[in-house]
Amino acid sequence: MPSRRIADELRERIRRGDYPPGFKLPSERNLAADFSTARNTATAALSILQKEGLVDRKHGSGWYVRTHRPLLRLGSNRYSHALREQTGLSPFRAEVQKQGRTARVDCTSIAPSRPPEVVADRLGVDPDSESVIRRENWYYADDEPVQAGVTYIPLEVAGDSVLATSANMGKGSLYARFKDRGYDLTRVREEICARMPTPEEAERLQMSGGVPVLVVLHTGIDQNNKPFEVTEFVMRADTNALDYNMPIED
Amino acid sequence: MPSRRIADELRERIRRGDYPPGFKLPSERNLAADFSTARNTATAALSILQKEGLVDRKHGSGWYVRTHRPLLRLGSNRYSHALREQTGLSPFRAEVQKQGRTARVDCTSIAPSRPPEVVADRLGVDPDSESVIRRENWYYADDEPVQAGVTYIPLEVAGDSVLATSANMGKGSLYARFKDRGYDLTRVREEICARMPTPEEAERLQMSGGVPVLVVLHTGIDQNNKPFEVTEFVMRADTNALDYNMPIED
DNA sequence: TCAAGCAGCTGGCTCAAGCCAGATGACGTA
DNA sequence: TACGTCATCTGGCTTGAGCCAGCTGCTTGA
Repeated sequence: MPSRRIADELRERIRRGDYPPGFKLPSERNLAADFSTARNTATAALSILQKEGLVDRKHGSGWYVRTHRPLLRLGSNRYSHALREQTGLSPFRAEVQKQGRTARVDCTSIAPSRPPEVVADRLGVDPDSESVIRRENWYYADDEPVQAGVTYIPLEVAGDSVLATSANMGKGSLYARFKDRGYDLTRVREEICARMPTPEEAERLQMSGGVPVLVVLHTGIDQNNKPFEVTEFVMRADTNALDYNMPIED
Repeated sequence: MPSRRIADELRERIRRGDYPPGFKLPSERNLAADFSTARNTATAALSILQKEGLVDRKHGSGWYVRTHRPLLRLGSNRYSHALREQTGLSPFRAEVQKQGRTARVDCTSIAPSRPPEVVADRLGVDPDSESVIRRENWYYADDEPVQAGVTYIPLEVAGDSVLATSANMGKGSLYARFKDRGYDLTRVREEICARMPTPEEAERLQMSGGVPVLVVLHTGIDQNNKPFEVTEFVMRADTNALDYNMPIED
């Protein structure tokens, strides 16, 4: 199987470091000649490596060994009261700045909405009416999109506060506003899965082939053990990792 | 672009439910005829959908809409003392049985070993000598492999107990044995990322195309806030999800 | 000196044809 | 009835050809 042979050979060269991150691989036509196959076969070999997330293609330019970007590590401490009060920064901004990069968050829409099934279930609200405020956010590091987050807030929680009306959350950001309204973040539930991005996600997050997304369904729980907010994060897996540190409970 | 057109059309049929989960799609040759293209193009279209994780191929049989398997949800409570004492089952077994499936765990090797860099760092042991016991486990649900786990235990923690010698951990399983030796699991750190599987992982976990893996680097921390065990889990993302519920700490 | 333009690289995608290999079911034989 | 065989489905993979489109750097002319 020529394509496997080529892929195995190239994978080995990458593993050994002959082809370091960022390295430009021989062109498809040259590879084909080197291995005495058709160009299609060389392309197939490279596509195998792309599916494995080892290489990436640039139209008109060539194939490159994927560079391992520094991962953003979003930890459980991102909800810590201390962190929030010390820095005044949102957890995302804090993490990006720590890595010397420039953070940007775009709030692209705020509107009453019908919640998805799971969200309605987690919040205990009506899935069949516009029972929540939906806030959509896009997160950038150095103008590179790295994650999206859609927050759902029950109408009675948001009221007519900035939570329901404004992109600008003011000092202390989102959770400070919840606290203002009597909801103190006490616990979080985070349900995590991974999958390949939809075409829309891949486009909006500027993702290349062979990169999955991490999906985090986050539920914020207050001092009375009641959920008051759900956010679904969709994160590029090549630029995001999660880091939880938590006590064992009985 | 014919292949995109075919992919878009099929994706839409799947989304609408015309092609329900498990449905057998028209053969490549038939698709090509239906859309008046070459067979190659039909194959390309199906491959696009496979990368998105929507369909799957069976050699000699056909292309099928992927069925969404019930996810195993491995929660933060999997380390709970209560759970362990009530059921006497390992967290994995408990979860699988809850779903009415049959669990199996194979311990494929136990041996002294040099730890990988990250592991040595998390444990604070020497990365350049055989400073840990390495235990490799494979986890099955209904004889389908769903995850692998490699546990690293510092030599002085394992001693010559069953931790270093035996696949069979006895009642209460792994963490009961740690507790016997004075290490009481008090906190865990879990670092999570997602990526495409290596060819070896894909083969051993019997994974089909377009499915990523979740990688969890788990560190067990004792009553003195010292790490005593690290496990790297590699889990099929189509059969595993994580469900954490934790308090916010200051 | 500088910039416009073009040649010749690169991948993107398609075609038509062919042979191999796994799966499956009908059919005929024991 | 039970089982093996085989025709004929299915995907797996390769070939070699061709045309389009993005990128890059050299050349040439103002």
